[in-house]
Amino acid sequence: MAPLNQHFRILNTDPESAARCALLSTPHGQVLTPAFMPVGTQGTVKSLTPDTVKALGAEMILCNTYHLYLRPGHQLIASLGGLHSFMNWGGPILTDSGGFQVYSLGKLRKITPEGAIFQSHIDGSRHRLTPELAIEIQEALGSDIMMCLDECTPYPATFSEAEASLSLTLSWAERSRKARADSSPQALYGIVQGGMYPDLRKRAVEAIAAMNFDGCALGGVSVGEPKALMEQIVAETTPLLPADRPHYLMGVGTPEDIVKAVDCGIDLFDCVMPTRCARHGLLFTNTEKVVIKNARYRKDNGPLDSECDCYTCRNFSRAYLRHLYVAGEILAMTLNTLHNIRYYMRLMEQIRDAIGCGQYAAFKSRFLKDRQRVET
RNA sequence: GGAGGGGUUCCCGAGCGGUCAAAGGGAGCAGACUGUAAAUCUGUCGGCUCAGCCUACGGAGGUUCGAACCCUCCCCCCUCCA
Repeated sequence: MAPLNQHFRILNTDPESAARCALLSTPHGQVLTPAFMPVGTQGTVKSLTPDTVKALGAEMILCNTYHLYLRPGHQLIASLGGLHSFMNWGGPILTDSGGFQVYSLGKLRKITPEGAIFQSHIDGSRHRLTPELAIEIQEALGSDIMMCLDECTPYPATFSEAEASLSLTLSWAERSRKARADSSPQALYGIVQGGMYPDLRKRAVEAIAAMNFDGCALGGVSVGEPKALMEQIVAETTPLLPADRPHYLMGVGTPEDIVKAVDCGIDLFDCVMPTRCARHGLLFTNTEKVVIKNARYRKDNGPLDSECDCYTCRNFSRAYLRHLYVAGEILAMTLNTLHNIRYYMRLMEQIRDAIGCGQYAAFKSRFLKDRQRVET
């Protein structure tokens, strides 16, 4: 394991909650947390250049082991100098292990104790993804943070299903730990599963903590369960996590989800929401839910979000953005994604500022109240 | 001038005696999206006082219990021949 004090250093903690600011150090630079990682599954944050992603304030992005393994292949990427060089992203990269694909590609996959057997969604060919192979791929890619292969427990799951799934994830975690090269500069995070059962979550945290990973992730959340249940699981599980390691809530979430989870001590987030929703025409602002294709914006000459400092908001009207979207123009995706990512980045900046000055509770309640107004 | 083919709900386009407010696209309108099989998917899509009624398949008549579908005339459009 990389020495902990070098990977994660807490800068300050909020007096009234578990929220904290920290500095995450990786071979490709540092990341201030709480941080949101834009998702770049296939080695690209869809529709944006890496320059733009960086300029928007993103310090670390997420890429996907399974997808890059299938296409173009990790060995090819390694032979071309690694993922950073291949995609021209100089900052830190976290690679998801493919565990989520074990879940999302459910119909194309079979799970055995050894690993997951996938049928490629691209050409139907069969592949066996084991914890060891997931590490090998991530080492070939050269990501800064690797994730253990896990089984993302579906919802709903009975206790015994969740328990069986958890023990598989834990055994895979142990194998991942052993598979990783001793001298590796790449961090490795374990993943806490356990479904919606607090007892299993507790057991998972204890086991993962005992394996001494560089960071602890909470997985298997926002898989279709009621929102209140997710919040409950996060609230009950986070206090059990080792305080001196980064806490990563995988696949979450909406701005509200993030603000609430930071309160529980989560440091890292990733989610397709800002990028996917942007491509589908849903744009985030603090004052209004903007579905840019709606007819009401046809003649709206105002900026998308007057509070936002992004290129889209500074230069284009809602009427133009609607036109681009409705016309199916490729620029719509770029401008929309650019804004949504900037919205998330500004949110994280505000979160870190609020923690920095010990005002997180006030920030949180004000933010949630504002968002409630937006939704209604 | 002659010979064919055709006019269907916003558009394209099926239907060719009843089960037709009329397939299927498109456009329009709205919704969903949480470790990306997603520039995707879903709903809606004549009107109303909405388990019913009204208005609709170029126009006018006719046949029939019943017509978008059959017959007659008229009006347009397209192709070929002169």
